[in-house]
Amino acid sequence: MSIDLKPSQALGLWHSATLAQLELVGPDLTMRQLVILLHIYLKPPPHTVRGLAAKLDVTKPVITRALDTMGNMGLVRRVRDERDRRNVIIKRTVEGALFVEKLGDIIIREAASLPRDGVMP
Amino acid sequence: MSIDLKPSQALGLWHSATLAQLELVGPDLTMRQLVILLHIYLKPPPHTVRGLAAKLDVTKPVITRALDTMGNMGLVRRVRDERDRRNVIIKRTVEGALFVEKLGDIIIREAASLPRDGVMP
DNA sequence: GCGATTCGTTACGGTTCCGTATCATGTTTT
DNA sequence: AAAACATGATACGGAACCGTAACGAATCGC
Repeated sequence: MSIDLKPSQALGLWHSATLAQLELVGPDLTMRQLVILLHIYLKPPPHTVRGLAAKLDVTKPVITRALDTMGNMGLVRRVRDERDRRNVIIKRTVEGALFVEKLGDIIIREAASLPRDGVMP
Repeated sequence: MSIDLKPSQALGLWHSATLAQLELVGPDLTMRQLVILLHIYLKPPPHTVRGLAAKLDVTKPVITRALDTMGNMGLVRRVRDERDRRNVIIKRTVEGALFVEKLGDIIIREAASLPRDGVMP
């Protein structure tokens, strides 16, 4: 069964969860970079620069930069594809998995503490 | 009743809805700016620079810059408080309300099309 | 009235992002 | 082997963000 949200619930969740995530993420991860990170951790591998760029509809330098940034944070790891050495395979890391898990926890927590959608009496 | 999300649902929703929102928002609205916008439209007025900065735990220049950016986009409007002319009251706009409504629609749509949380059989 | 406070903005130096174009490297094609 | 193609990284100029610090304007307190 899919999830049925009311407008005030949807926006309320977005507001509170994004606010809470900012404490963890800091101001220096872009929305795009967050999407890239989630894609890497939610979608089945292998992930390449070109594949991510196509899937997320951004240019390749956007991916390269994101991998630089998130690589420095230890959230992802680059590995050359030995079968076609032009490719770079993006690997998950333990640290990254933990990070994504925390993001999920925040969303779940904020969703749970969401006030009932009120058509006010 | 509050909303109970499974980890894969929470993260899947975040991924797909953020990705879909990026088409509307563009890459040039920060996560912080989005939170500011939502706060203005979800929380009861009046909103001031100082109040937003305190509530969202950011410095005042962050608010000023966000208001510049979103003001240029027509999403919010600044009005001097005539009762204490040091204050700036941030007002909503029709365009901004429409914009926020679209964000909500995206979240609702993505939540509805979320695959059932599967403990795979 | 006059100093102290408060409010929002601006200025600064630094960092990162953006998109476009180019590049080096590797693979495929002929 | 040489030309064509594919992949990811880099270079570039421009724009926006960051936090800290200073600033002008308005109000409050004495």
